[in-house]
Amino acid sequence: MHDYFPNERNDPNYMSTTPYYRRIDLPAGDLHVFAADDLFHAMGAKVLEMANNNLQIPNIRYMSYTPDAHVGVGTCIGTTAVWGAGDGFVSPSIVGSDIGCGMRVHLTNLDAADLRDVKVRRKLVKAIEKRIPVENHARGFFSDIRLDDVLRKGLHGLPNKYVPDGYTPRKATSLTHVECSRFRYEEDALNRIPEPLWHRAHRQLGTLGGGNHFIEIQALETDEANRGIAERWGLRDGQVAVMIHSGSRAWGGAVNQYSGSEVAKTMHRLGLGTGDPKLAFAPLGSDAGRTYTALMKSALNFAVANRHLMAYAVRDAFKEVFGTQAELRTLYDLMHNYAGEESHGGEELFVHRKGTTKALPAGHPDNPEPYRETGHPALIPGSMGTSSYLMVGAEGGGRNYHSICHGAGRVRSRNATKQLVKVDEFASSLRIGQEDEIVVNHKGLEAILDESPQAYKDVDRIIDSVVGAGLAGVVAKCRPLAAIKGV
DNA sequence: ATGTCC
Repeated sequence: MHDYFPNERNDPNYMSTTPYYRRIDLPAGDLHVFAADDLFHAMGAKVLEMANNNLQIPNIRYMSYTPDAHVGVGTCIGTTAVWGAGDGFVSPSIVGSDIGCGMRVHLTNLDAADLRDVKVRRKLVKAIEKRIPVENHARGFFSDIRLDDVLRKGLHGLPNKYVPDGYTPRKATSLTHVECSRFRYEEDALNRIPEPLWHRAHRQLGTLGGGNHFIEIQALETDEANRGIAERWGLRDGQVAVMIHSGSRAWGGAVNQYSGSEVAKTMHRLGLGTGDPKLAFAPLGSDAGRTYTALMKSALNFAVANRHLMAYAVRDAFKEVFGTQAELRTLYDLMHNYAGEESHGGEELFVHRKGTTKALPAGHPDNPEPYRETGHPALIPGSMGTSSYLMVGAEGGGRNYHSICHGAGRVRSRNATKQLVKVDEFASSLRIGQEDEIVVNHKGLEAILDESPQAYKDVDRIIDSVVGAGLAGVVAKCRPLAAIKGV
């Protein structure tokens, strides 16, 4: 693979059309990159090599990177890849290993001033920790819920007691804001997953998981560019919000394991392959493709229900600390690792998002009804100690199938970060020991050193690129006050 | 990401 970072003037294949967008003619097809120049050049040649392999999958219509793109297994995190629904392919590699990984945001009726005392933040973190296990082999507190119901019906499979605002599919309340509270699929595929994995997944309901997953208590800062939308969404400056970042836990892993071998067999039988043996894909209409797609959707149901259950536990923790008048209203739940059928420009397509977030603009018919006029919230996490963002799609996002970034994007590996970053540096970036410290549920930070902000790009610059490219706008910045992390 | 090698 030759160098794809040539001098722009010397290479006729290198096209730059705007400061935040370029189309790159790779040997296997076109790659669209939405990023400021320096962020693009920082991505590295491996990122483009991976795109070239992904573009070798037959019938691909479109592939792009967001500014937070970085190397992943088979496919970069930060990829949007589109096929036609009729002659399309599905790729477990372009969905990613943590199927249904995504974000959920709840709005409270509290103000940042209510959490100014560091002791209050500590009390809240402890109260959350008590209800949401984060340790290795963690077991959740929701054994009364049937896993089968969750996998088949998503949020609609939860008992009423876990839906505090009285949501039922017939009764429109705040939960109708939630993106795809139920994914439908060919349920026979569930039989592929062996019994022990069902038990494991059942035990994990209501647990956070490790890596970049987190629960954060944040203070909102609305952006003047979209203050009208902020008001319509019920946001106000200084308002305390809860952000949850988690995925489908071991269930998603089981889906990858048990449908992955069938996908590999299908590729072999059909003589399919690319430059990367780890890049897995199958025709949408093949048995393997259908099985994977069905099981993937079961994992999406698991992920959205799991985030919902954690929010239920957090709501309970808030009531313990702040009294029964404390509220946690659902703003939105939106994943950034998935694939599914979507209609764009009147065409039925199959869209993959791996570490990219859908952000529909105002008026788009696919917005849930309560967000039809404003566009739905696009939930973007920052790294530890840095702000997260509530975004809204812009009209111009249509040229990227309404996909934006999914966060800061890793800039160095977990191992490299542990070598490079010192615990003291991490602690000072969280202002540990100061009155305004970001309270974390770990006594020592060694266990989560690989999550220090030094491991990530600057999320503010990622957001600048997304806004600069005309894909989305900022509605509010979410400043962290406290964080719960797994290991 | 993941019961990260039952």
